[in-house]
Parts: sequence; structure tokens; C-alpha cells
Amino acid sequence: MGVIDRKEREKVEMKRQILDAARSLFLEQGFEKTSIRNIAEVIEYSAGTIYLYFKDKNEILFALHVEAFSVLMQAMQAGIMGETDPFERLISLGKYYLKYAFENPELYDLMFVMTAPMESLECREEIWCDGERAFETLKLVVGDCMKAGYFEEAENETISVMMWSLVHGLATLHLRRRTMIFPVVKRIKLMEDAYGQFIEILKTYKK
Amino acid sequence: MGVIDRKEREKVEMKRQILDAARSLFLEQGFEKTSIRNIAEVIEYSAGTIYLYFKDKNEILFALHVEAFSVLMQAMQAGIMGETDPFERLISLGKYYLKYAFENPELYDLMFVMTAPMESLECREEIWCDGERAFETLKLVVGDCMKAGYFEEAENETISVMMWSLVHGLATLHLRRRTMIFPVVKRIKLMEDAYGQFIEILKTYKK
DNA sequence: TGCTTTTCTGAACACTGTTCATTATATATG
DNA sequence: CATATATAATGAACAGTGTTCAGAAAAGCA
Repeated sequence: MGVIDRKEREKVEMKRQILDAARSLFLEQGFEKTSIRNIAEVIEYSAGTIYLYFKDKNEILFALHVEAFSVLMQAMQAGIMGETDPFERLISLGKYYLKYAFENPELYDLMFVMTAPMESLECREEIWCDGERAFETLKLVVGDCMKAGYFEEAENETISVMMWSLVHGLATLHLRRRTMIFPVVKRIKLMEDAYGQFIEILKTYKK
Repeated sequence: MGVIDRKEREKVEMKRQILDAARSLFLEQGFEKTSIRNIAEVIEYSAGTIYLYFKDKNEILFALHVEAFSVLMQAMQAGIMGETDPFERLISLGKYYLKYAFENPELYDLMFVMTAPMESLECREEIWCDGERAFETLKLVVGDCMKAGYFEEAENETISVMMWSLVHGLATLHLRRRTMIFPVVKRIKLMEDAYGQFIEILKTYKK
């Protein structure tokens, strides 16, 4: 039966259309301010049709969430591949993470700040596996640094959480407009400088 | 005319009632899920009445915002007052900041994560003055540390942004449920350990 | 008391996410 | 090809949202 194959393809294609429309609207005007009817209008279907492909609005968000993570993971891999020294890799990993956050602000928001996708999935531990995989990548790099003599008397997980928090803090302070107190042209530079300063301090810790 | 004095008092009292009801509802079920009608129901007035005291829903949020900051400022002052050595003050400041965030998760969210209060005020630079004051406090303490020989060849603002990002990152990763990947009982401890680790590293940087 | 000003209400508007009976289309069978 | 069946799409309906505003109620003043 080639028919059901085609139907399957059409279903996938329709999901794609919905996701593309939803992403563009979410990124443009935010999740809350985008209505199902808005999405339906873009793809030229009625609002009810959306519900034949996605259970609810949150499920659309979650699908975009998964996609966004795969892009972040690629960015992080790029950060790792560019360097051979473990510590340089860690530095580069953070840089690429920040770069991703600043270049994809709404997607970063969706992955690491929004509460909706976390609550839509009933908060089971294994759910946020995309996030976990990204964190495992960080831990791997930190582990290599430790083997190379860095952070000797520290715990891998503690160091990793510290690193993650630092870059996540930089990203979210900016994305959520709390850097308004700084001149507009200096904002991103200040965030990057702070990261650079952190790295400087980390280096002296090697001993 | 004692009458208009009383009327003024009644107006203030009414605003108080609305804010108290709104805070309790916001903290309980979140900003988005709380409706003006919900608030009106609690204070036993019609929904329209709310609009005689606040321009819109965002203005209620902003009023709570101001209150929450005054509490944070007190917490930070407490952190400073407890220590005399500048570096110990900095450590303590961060601890009290984190403590505030973990003990008042929804208020912290409102102050440092939510976008609504930032956008309700048209993004003018001078608007987020409460946040600026808190940051100035941090810069003051960092300045004292520098005078005492810490962070010698660094810039005050850079160091301050780094400190702020670190604690803010720790706070928000937890508040926005991204620590789901860790066992529930270890989550807060992990955040505190990461902060402790950061302080350890900072100490070695003194030199 | 009447008159004015202030305060409050509740209906209305245009919107939201979501459901579901009805209709239209596409596939499979006789 | 015609008919029966399965699938897909619709659009009205529901209960909710923030917000506005004409009119009712209450309070202040003469």
C-alpha cells in the first residue's frame, strides 16, 4: 500500500507546516501572544485542524523544543571539535553556548527559561532528556579537564553546574532585558567580558 | 477638609487590598493564570473596580515588583552588615541573594525573569531603577574588595556582572525547573555547592 | 431636602484554547 | 463506474480572558 505511505508523508508535511508557522510566530511575538487561530491562519486551515496533529498548544512548543536542542547540540559539538586541549575545549564550549543563546534568543528562552514545556510534561524526571544530554556533554569536557590536572580537588558535577550557571546567568540576564541598566551598545560586550573574566579566574585556579 | 484625607486613605487601603490579593494569587498560581476577575472575587468587588485603581494587569505586577525589591534590598543589607572584611561581605552578599531567591521563588521570578514588567514600561532605561540600585550595591562591595587588593587588574563592572550572572544563573536554573535532571533532594545543595566552589576559585585568584 | 461628585457595577466587546457534531473529501469495495 | 466507508477539515459552541463604559448606587455638600 503506497497510499498509507503517502498519507504518512502528508501527515509529516502538515506537522512541518504547523511547526514552521508556530516557530515563526512564537519567535516574533512570543508564545503567550500567539494563538492557535494565528497559526491556523498562516497555514490556511481552520483552528480545529491543528488539533488533529497536535494534542494542544504545549505539544507544539515541545516539538520546537526538541528541534532547538538538536541545533544547540550541534553548536556545542562545533565548540568541542575546534580545540584539542581539554581546557580550551571547555572555554570554547561556553563561548559557543553563549553564541547560540544570543543568536537564538527566543529558542534559548524556550529551552531554558520557559516553564510551559516543563509543566506540560508532568515534571517526570526522565522527560527533559535533551537538557540532560547537553549537560552530560559539559560534564564530559569537565571530566577531561580534571584528568588533565584542572579542578583537582573538586567534584565534576559541582564544577559543571557552576559553569552552566555562569553562562546561563549571562544569557538570561540579557535575554530577559535586565541589562537595560547598561548602555545598549555595551550590553553584549559586557556579557562576553564577564565570561572572559571568569575564564581568566579559572585559569589561575589550575595552579 | 478631613474628608479628602480619609478618601486618600481609603484609596491607599483599597490598593493594598488589591495588591495583597494579587500577590497571593500570583504566587499561588502564577501571573498568567490569575485573572482580574479572580482578584476581584477575593476582595469582593466587581472586576471593573480594579481598573479604577490600576491602569491594567501589568501595573499591578509592577507595584508588587517595587515591593519585592525593597525586601531584597533589606536582605542584601543584612548580608553586608554581618561581615566587616570586604571579601567576606561579597561572599555573604551572594549567599543572601541566593537565599532570597530560593525562599521567594515567585517574587524572584517577577523581579529578574518575567518579561511582562519590563515591557509594560516601554523599556525606558531609567525604569528598572530598583534593579539598578541592587546592582550598585554589588558594585560597591566589589569596589571595596578591589581596594583591599582583590581582582586587581580587572574592571569593577565586569567582576560585578560575573558575580551577578553566577548567582542569577544558579537561581533561575532551579526556579525554572532545569535542575529536574538531579535528584530532588540534592538540587538546592548542588546550587549551594556550586556557589561555594565559585567562591573557592575566587579566593585563589586573590593572590 | 435636593443636587453634584465620586464610586461601583455588570453588560458588552473582541479575544483565547479546546471540543465536537457536521460536512466534505478521498479511498476501497462490489 | 457507483456506492459504501474511512479519513480529514470545518466552524459553531463553550467557558474563559483583559478591558471599556453607560448607567446605577452611594457619599458629600448646600
